[in-house]
Amino acid sequence: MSRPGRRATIIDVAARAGVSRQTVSRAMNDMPGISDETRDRVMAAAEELNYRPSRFGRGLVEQGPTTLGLVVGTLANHYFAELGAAVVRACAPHGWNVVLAEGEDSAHPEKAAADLSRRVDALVGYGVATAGIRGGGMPVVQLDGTAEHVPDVGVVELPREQAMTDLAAHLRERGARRPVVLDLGTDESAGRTRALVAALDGLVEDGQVPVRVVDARTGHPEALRAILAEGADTLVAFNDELAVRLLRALRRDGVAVPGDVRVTGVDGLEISTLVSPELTTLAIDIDEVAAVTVDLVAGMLAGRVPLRGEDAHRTVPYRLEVREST
Amino acid sequence: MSRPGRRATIIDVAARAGVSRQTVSRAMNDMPGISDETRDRVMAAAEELNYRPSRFGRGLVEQGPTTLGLVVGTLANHYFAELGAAVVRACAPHGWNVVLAEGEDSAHPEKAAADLSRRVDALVGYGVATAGIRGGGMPVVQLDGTAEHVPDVGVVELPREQAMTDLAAHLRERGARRPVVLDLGTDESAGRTRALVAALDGLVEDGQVPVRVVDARTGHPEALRAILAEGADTLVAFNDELAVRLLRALRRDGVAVPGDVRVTGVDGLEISTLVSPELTTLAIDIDEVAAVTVDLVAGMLAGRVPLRGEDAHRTVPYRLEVREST
DNA sequence: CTGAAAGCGCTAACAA
DNA sequence: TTGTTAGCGCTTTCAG
Repeated sequence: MSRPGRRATIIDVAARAGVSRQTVSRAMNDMPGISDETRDRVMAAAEELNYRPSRFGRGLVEQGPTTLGLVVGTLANHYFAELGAAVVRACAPHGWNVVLAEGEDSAHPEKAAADLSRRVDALVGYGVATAGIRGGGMPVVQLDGTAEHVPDVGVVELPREQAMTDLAAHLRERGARRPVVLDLGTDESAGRTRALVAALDGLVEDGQVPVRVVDARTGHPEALRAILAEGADTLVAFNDELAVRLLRALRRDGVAVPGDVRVTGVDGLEISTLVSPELTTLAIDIDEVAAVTVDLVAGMLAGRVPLRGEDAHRTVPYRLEVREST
Repeated sequence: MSRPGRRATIIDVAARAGVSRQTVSRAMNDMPGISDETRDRVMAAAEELNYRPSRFGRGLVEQGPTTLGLVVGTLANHYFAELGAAVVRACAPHGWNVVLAEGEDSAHPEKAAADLSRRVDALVGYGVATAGIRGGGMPVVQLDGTAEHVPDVGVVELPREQAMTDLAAHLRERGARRPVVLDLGTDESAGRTRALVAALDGLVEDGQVPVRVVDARTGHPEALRAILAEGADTLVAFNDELAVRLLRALRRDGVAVPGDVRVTGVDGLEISTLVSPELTTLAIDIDEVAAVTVDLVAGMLAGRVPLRGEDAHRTVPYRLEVREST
């Protein structure tokens, strides 16, 4: 190609094929008004140069669709994967594209989000701080954000307080007296774990609800046995992923649920209804979260909704879903 | 804004703030060499006009990262959702962005894929025909494609023959004699179902392996009871999603697995290890599928690999994963 | 600190 | 059937 190391452009192809840029465009886009012979020559030249049209040049003149960027902590977490799917679905009626990115694997999650913010028309983050992003007029929405984010970005808050209170009442009614909160030991899990401990505080006679850290992927069978040996009668897992793994570990050890010990999760993933026993959990309608978020973004893009402040604040609450595991 | 109905551009903002376009650029991008006063004035003008920089104009001059488009049938299927997550992960080391799209919900799946193909640097399709796309030099890869696609696009083939043969042998050894294949009744499921029937043919004494259509989301308890009443001793589900729902329905009816009936799935989703009994399935390493696919695309983009033909053909086989449900 | 000029790669509209 | 012209919106480079 004309400039080695650089990607071939329409000009390189035109030169090689001995035609004008416009003729190359006609050939590449299968447009009428070009002879077969010329087309073949152009296509051959394009192939030789490994030419691909730039989507930017094309988008500039064609006015491509709105693109929404979604940054989540890690797609290894099914909750984020389901959210991604829900957001894609919610964007489809608008004709928007969705760029999905993980914050966690990159060295600087905030950097990943900031980078992406320059390539999209709007940015949604969950489990990644978006508040610091200088969007330059671009809609930025923090999912699972709190009041403190409101001055900087749009916020969709997912309050769990009421559901946690309901959970505590439910567990009390079921006779639970020695709950243990199982944490993943990550930075993000800290806040939710604190909230769970606070909500369950009324259940225990003396002292505080203990917190134990277990492995996210295995549920850490040994740690689990130690916890049960200490007399725990209820395992309150940080999320459903962990809870279903705990259920598996308990099953393998022959521990009855909810007979010997109760188990609860958080998130309301579909999987919580497919395991045995079906899991009691704090659930949220992820399609509603996605719909509310996309609607908020749409309002911002249209200029109907401000980019920050109380008017850019939405709420979708968790609710208690009682099933077999308690 | 200057041209009503049209999105504001940097020129509109510059005019409104009484500065040059470059000064607007400096303000929007937080660059040095601009007075606070001017910056504020520009930002105010931008906000009033609901101005957002065009990602195309920006990308044109900045040479944005490679963007890969992934079109799947429907993200409601966990298999596709996990694939999406795996592809995002596999693209991260390259610094590529991923645009995720569903083909199924749009009226014309092929149209959705063709549209997306104009907005990305490479396209990967699964459960959606990509063969007809005139990529114009753009890498197009058909996932779960077959030899017939090879002349048109890159292909990652996911052969199930050997695994199905192994499954038949395994079931025979376990004493299965009356298998039933459970289909979803969709167009896409037909091929796999035929293959399952053929592979299991040797198990039955006389006649053919029967096929029954059941509901994807519920497993259709009534249909299931009828099937068992007919004497089926093995339920070969079209995929894991269906299989775990069958397990739930059987559990609720008090049918023992594998005691009363055996159950198998296809896909090897994580959920197949979390249910009880754990599911025997034809599994594939979805991270490997993603890695092979992304590597193929990378080769095409670099010009090392042709866009079609046998050299653009990869294979990742399914394998039999025997667990508790058989 | 601010502005003018150039050019990124492409396609639509018009001219030949 | 082919070529020419004129932008699309933005940032970079260079002048002031």
